[in-house]
This record gives sequence, C-alpha cells and structure tokens, in this order.
Amino acid sequence: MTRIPAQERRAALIGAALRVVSRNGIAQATTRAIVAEAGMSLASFHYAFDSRDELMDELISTVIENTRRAIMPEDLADGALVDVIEAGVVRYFEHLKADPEHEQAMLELTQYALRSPERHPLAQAQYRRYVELAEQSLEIAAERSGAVWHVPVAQVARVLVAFTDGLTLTWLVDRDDAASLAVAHAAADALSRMADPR
Amino acid sequence: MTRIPAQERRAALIGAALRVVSRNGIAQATTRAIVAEAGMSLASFHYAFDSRDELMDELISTVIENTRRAIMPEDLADGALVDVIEAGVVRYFEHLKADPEHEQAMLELTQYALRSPERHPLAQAQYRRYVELAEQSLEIAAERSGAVWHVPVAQVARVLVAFTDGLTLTWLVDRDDAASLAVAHAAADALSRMADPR
DNA sequence: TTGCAACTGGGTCATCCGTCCCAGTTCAGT
DNA sequence: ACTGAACTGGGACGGATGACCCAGTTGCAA
Repeated sequence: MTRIPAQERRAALIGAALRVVSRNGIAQATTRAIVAEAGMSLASFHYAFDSRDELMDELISTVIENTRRAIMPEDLADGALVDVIEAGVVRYFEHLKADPEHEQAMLELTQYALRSPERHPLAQAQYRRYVELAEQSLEIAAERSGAVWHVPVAQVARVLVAFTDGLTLTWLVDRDDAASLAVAHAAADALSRMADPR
Repeated sequence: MTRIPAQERRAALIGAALRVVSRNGIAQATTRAIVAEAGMSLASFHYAFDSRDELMDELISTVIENTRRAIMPEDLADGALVDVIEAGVVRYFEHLKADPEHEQAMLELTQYALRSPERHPLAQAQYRRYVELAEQSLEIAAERSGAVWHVPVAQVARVLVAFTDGLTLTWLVDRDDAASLAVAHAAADALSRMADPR
C-alpha cells in the first residue's frame, strides 16, 4: 500500500522478527510469521532481504547495537563500591523482570548464533559489547565511590557479564526473586573485592 | 531386525536424540534425524513413542536424572573453604571444556522447555536438581574445611548454580579460559564468605 | 505526462516435517 | 506346530516452510 524505502522496510521486518522471537521463540520466527507481524506480504520480505538467514544475521547485529543501552546507565547510586555495583545489578534485574521475554530472546539469539560457524562471531561480538558496556559502568562506579580497580577492568567486566547471565538464566527458569537478589548481592561482593579504596 | 523390548528402544532413541541435539542443535533433532542416529526406521520411533513431543519430554526428564552426576563429586580437595569451592568449580569447568556440546545441549533443552507452559515445570525440575547437587557438594566442602554456613545452604547452592550457568554461557561464546577461571575464582570468593570458620 | 524504479498481491514450487498405516516378519509361550 | 504379540520396512498423507516469480500498481522526478 504505502510506499516505504527499502531500508525502513528492513528495519520494520527486523523489529517484527524480534517481537516474534520474544513472544514465540526462534523456532516460530518463520518468514510468514514475521511478515504477518509486520503487516506485509511475503513478496515484500524477499524484496527487502535475500533470505531468512540474512534477516537473522541482521537481527542479531541490530540487537547488539541496541543492547542493554538502557541498562546500567550513568545515574548510578553513590556510596560504597559494593553498594553501587549491587544497585546496578539489581537495576538490571528489575529490567529483566519488566521484560523477561526480551532477555529470553537475547539468549535464544545467542545460542542460535552459536550453532553455525559463520554466525559464531556474531555471538562473540554481542558479548564483547556486553563486556564493553559493563566496563564503562564499572569505571564510573569506581570513580563515584572513590575506589580503584586492582584487576584489569576488562576482566572485572567479563566476570560481571558472566554473573549477570547466570542470574538471568536461573531467574527465567525458577522466577525466584529472592534467590536472584542473593545472586546480585554475592556478585557485587565478589566484584567489589577486585578494587581498593583510593 | 533384532528384537528389542520397547523400553530399551525408548532409551536408545533418547540417547540418539541427545547426541543429535548435542551435535546439531534442537532444531535439527527431527524424528528422521534421531531415527537415523539410532539406526532405526520411522515406524520404530512411533512404535516406541506416540509423538516427538513425548520423546522430547522424556529426553529432558532423563537428562535431569543423569545431570552432572559425574561432576562435583565427593573427592573434593582439602584446604580452606574458598579453595575447595574454587577447585570444584574449576573441575566443572574442565568438564565443560571436555564436552562443550553436552552443556550446550543442556542449555538448549532448558530454553526449549521454557517456551511452553506445559514444559516449564520440567526446566524447573532440572534446576531444582542442579541446586540439590550443588547443595550436597557445598555441605561436604564446608565439612572438609571445617566451616559452617551462616546462610541457608540451599541459597548458597542456588547462587552457585547461577554462577556456574553464567560461566558456562559466556565460555561457550568466547572460549576465554582465563576469563572463566577468573569467574570461578570470584564465585568461590563470594560463596566462601557465606560461611564462617567453625 | 511520461518513464522508471519501488513496491505488492497472489500464486507456485520443491522440500521437509510429524504422523500414520499396513503388510509382513520374528519371537515367546503354549 | 500354532498363535498372538512385538516389532519392522516402506510408503503415503497433509501441512508448513523458504524461496521464487511475475503481472500489476504506485509514487516520484524529469
């Protein structure tokens, strides 16, 4: 009906694909389901993308760009490092609770990428981005609380990402809020010991 | 050809299914692929199982039973609690490195279960089992090192499971051994602080 | 107003999937 | 030896899926 430039159409399809994956899982993210979600026809799909694979690749790439941008932002609390970190993790946990399907979709996308050698680098890029974001937050956190990392921040960040992933996965399974808060607390504890007061 | 009782046949099919999932992912675990792996005909499949769904359910249940039985065994190291725990986590990590596909399959199975309300309880049971096993190991570890948990062991165990999951997922993506050992170290550090020397 | 590229609808194709079926074969118990 | 149940091979099914195609239509620039 309405004319839409090809690039916007690609973006719309990627958005639709992400919604379908979130709601129903990757297995259900067929070209037809995506197209229905976007309110287009199959022809439009193959006008914008050569193949479903191309869409999936671009979906993962896009998702990396927008990843957790909203989370762990600059407005961290003040106080002791351990508290700042814990507040950050708890903040992420709140985000997870608010939109579990989105994080579940991320997990599925990662595992999907892991399954083919050509896509594995996409998953690695995704995690490099996670670590990068975590690094920024940790640097700010240390600054705020007047602490200095005695372990390379990149390594601290990598540990934080692992802990966050674990929190996510286990909570998605058992939805045990209290247990997840305990994880957040323990993680903050461990991380904060990688820094010294200045 | 050879006659095999139905129950053995079910077991054989489940074994084949797990191998297919490990090697190629759940998406590729079609009835035909499973049957080929087991060296049977499609008819045998539907003689042993009513449906693919039934097989998948039983696969998950079976996997729960056999889960990580070999890991975190009784022969934990002696020494300070933190070291005993770290040795245990590192030991799990070695297992992960030895058979990454198996752990990846576990992850996929979990996420698969998460996608349908009827199967969600299976994933929860899987995790309850993980926590149970972790609990046993932690109790032994405390005993060995002469420490006593001042946090309910179940909760410590749940944190350990989360940390382990995070370690698994991130390592599967970036295969960064050093980073994973750092995670193991940090996890052991955090966990050991949930106990006091006796 | 015309021309052209962007776009769409609707249909088709081969392939793969889970499931089912049935005619046969093999074995255990009688 | 006979029978009934356990099992198997091979084929068929309807449905879904990714890909493709083409005759149109729409809007924009010249």
